[in-house]
Amino acid sequence: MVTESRGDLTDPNCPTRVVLDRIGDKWTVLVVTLLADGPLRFTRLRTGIGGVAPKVLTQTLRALERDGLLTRTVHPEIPPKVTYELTELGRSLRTPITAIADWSERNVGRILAARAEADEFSTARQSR
Amino acid sequence: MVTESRGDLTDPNCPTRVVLDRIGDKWTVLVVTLLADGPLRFTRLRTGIGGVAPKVLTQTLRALERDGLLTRTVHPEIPPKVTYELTELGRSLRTPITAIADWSERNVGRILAARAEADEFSTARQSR
DNA sequence: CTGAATCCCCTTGGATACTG
DNA sequence: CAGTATCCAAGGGGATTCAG
Repeated sequence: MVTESRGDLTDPNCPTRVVLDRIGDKWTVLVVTLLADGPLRFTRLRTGIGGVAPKVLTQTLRALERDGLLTRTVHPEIPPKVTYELTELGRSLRTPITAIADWSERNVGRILAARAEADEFSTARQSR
Repeated sequence: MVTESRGDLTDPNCPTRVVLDRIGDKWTVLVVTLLADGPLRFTRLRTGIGGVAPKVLTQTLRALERDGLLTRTVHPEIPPKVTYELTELGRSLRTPITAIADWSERNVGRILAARAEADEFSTARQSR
């Protein structure tokens, strides 16, 4: 039995920590988003993302499968065909992802502006 | 001028990518949550988190400051006193964080269950 | 008290080549 | 087509020590 430690972000078993560790990596959100409209094949995901090493994509997909967020289906054909599809749980994950995306699109400008200003300032300081 | 590339998660400049890179790290969400109720001092954050190396906490705080999510105020006193406080932007970040936390608390059980089952299965395979 | 300075490790991610 | 097998680089994070 796993303690879920509701409000305690200090605990590494904190639910939010677990989920952030999952969606915080480089490709997970992208994969979930691509699969939102229906199942896709490995190569389709690969080209849809652009610039992912096959090893890394496999890692990402296996991790998502392990956590019950998608299913991997092998179709016994020649040539091989494998499709990935979000589970109900995986589809529900789009809700918080959308929340992040919404906030991001509205506020990323401010973040980038602040960042640019801070960088400019430190650069200015260095040059005098 | 920075292109924001609204819907294109493929682009590394994608807003969602930028924000995930920020909140996806180990301590940012925790810091923002701790600061939700008002400004805190360095040591208070440190003990409030538990087990963060000072270097890492400093890194996290500086990164948040750089992105305009919090302010760092040095009070000219002996002994030194420095307080960290969320900006308006930083406070607004709590919205998507809450969305993640809500989803997590409701569904982390399923994730952990799926994970445990998958691990058990692979263990069983190895032992035969 | 608030960090800066060092040193170190491990994980994540990538490039490339190969296979059933 | 859908991966696996290797090798490798970068950096995020940590432990510890020291300083203003």
